[in-house]
Amino acid sequence: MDQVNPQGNPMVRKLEQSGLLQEQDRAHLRALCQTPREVAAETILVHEGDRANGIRIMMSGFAYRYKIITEGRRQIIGLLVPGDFCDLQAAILQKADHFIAMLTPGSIAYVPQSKVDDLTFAPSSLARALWWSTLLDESILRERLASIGQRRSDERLAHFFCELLIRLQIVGQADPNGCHVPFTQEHIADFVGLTRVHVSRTVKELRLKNLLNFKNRRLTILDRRRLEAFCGFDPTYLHLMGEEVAAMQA
Amino acid sequence: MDQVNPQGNPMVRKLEQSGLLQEQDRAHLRALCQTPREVAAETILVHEGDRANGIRIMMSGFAYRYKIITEGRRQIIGLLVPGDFCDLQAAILQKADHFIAMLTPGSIAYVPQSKVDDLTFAPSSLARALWWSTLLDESILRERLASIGQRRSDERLAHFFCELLIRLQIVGQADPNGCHVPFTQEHIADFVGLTRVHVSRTVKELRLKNLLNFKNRRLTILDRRRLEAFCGFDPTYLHLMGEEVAAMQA
DNA sequence: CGTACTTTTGAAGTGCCTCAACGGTAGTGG
DNA sequence: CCACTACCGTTGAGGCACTTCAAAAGTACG
Repeated sequence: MDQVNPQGNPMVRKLEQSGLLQEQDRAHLRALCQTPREVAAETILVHEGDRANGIRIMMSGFAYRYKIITEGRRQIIGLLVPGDFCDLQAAILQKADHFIAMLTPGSIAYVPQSKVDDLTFAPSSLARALWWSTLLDESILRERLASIGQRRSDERLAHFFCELLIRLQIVGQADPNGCHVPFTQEHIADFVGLTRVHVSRTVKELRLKNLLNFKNRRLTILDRRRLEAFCGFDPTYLHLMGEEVAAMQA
Repeated sequence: MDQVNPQGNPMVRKLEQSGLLQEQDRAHLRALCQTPREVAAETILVHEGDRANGIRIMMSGFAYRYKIITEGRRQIIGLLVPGDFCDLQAAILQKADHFIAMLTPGSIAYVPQSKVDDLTFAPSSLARALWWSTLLDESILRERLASIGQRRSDERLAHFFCELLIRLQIVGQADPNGCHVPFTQEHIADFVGLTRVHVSRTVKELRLKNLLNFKNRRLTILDRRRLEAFCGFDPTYLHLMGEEVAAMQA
């Protein structure tokens, strides 16, 4: 694996993007994440229906949220990357409404429920950054909803790869034109609302169109502009700061 | 139309569900919503790309969020009912990432940007209720994502009607077994990711199965339990309080 | 009472799914 | 190093759910 935290605390790194963090917030965050616990791939971090019980923070590795609709039908709701909260929702809504499972091995920091109020309801720039982070997650959800509802399978998959690459770049887990993809094609299928088989066919189709290459869990994008144009990818919904956007284009 | 605000300030009514409001919060909210502005149906309240500019609150009528994917492809992201914030996201993320349009005529209260910080970052039970409200919206989005990604058209539509009925009941715009639906079938199609034509056919199919009746914008549900079982509707994701749930079942 | 919009219906096409089998790749133990 | 196993990805054939296009019927509104 690459370095786990190429640039220090991943949560600081993530919230830095809000442009709201102050020095005391960084210290506060670092203090919260001091003793992460190692977890294996496929570990279920949160069960649907769990009552609120502190907050978990992704320190390294990847995880994903999902819902089970009926036996055999599962929708992956979102990807969790280092620096993400797992269950801020559950802490405030009292009850988890979906599952969270590790995708890769990783490490998780734990903030007890008693400290949650300090984080979220103190009149601090940190609370503001957490609002920002929550609303960003919601924005990503909206874009994904539109994608599943309206895009064809090829555009949908292309859009998925575009978002994945940017999000992994932000956390330093990708290089300029590609990344290691922590998903199997079956995960991807559950993510974009297609079948495993059709994902395989569609990836092939995108490769034949020279839009991207995806082999052995390695994604390579040849011409990013063309891929983004193909699927109508507009990163506005990721609410990146100017510098980040510039870095992406480079 | 029915009474616009059957039980006073709709925002108070909505946030009451969080179980977190205190008397000073109710007064605070009422003060914020004092002079709503009347708006016509189809008015666009927020444009994608708009810079943050205060917050709008639905006082009466209905609105909807949507994204345009390409010319002619639109996804409706969510329904706004009285008491909902329109653009809390935009106020904190700085920029609107989707459109909001009125579905019916209604009235909108406006909170200037200068007062937003008081609302969201004061260490108050109100700020806590707003967090709750935001996370609830996110929970609804997740459920909808799963629905569009995994359910067949008949289940998806049935689920849509189940959610619609409950949400309208909460704001006092429905009776126990039915409601006036503010959408055209074309809106519904854009909401659930199907075509207008297929929505029409699917509604017919649900009627033939005696699951519901939907004619002239009037939804009637004959056997709620059977409809909910049919589509796997589980209201957990709406995070209703005990009393609300009980009222629904009655 | 005519006009515009919404809903319904039919017929034909297609995108994605299902089922089933084969091929690749990685890990394990002999 | 090869054989074995398990999982993942690929390919083919056939079916069905949903779409598209087009036109008629129903409904709302001045």
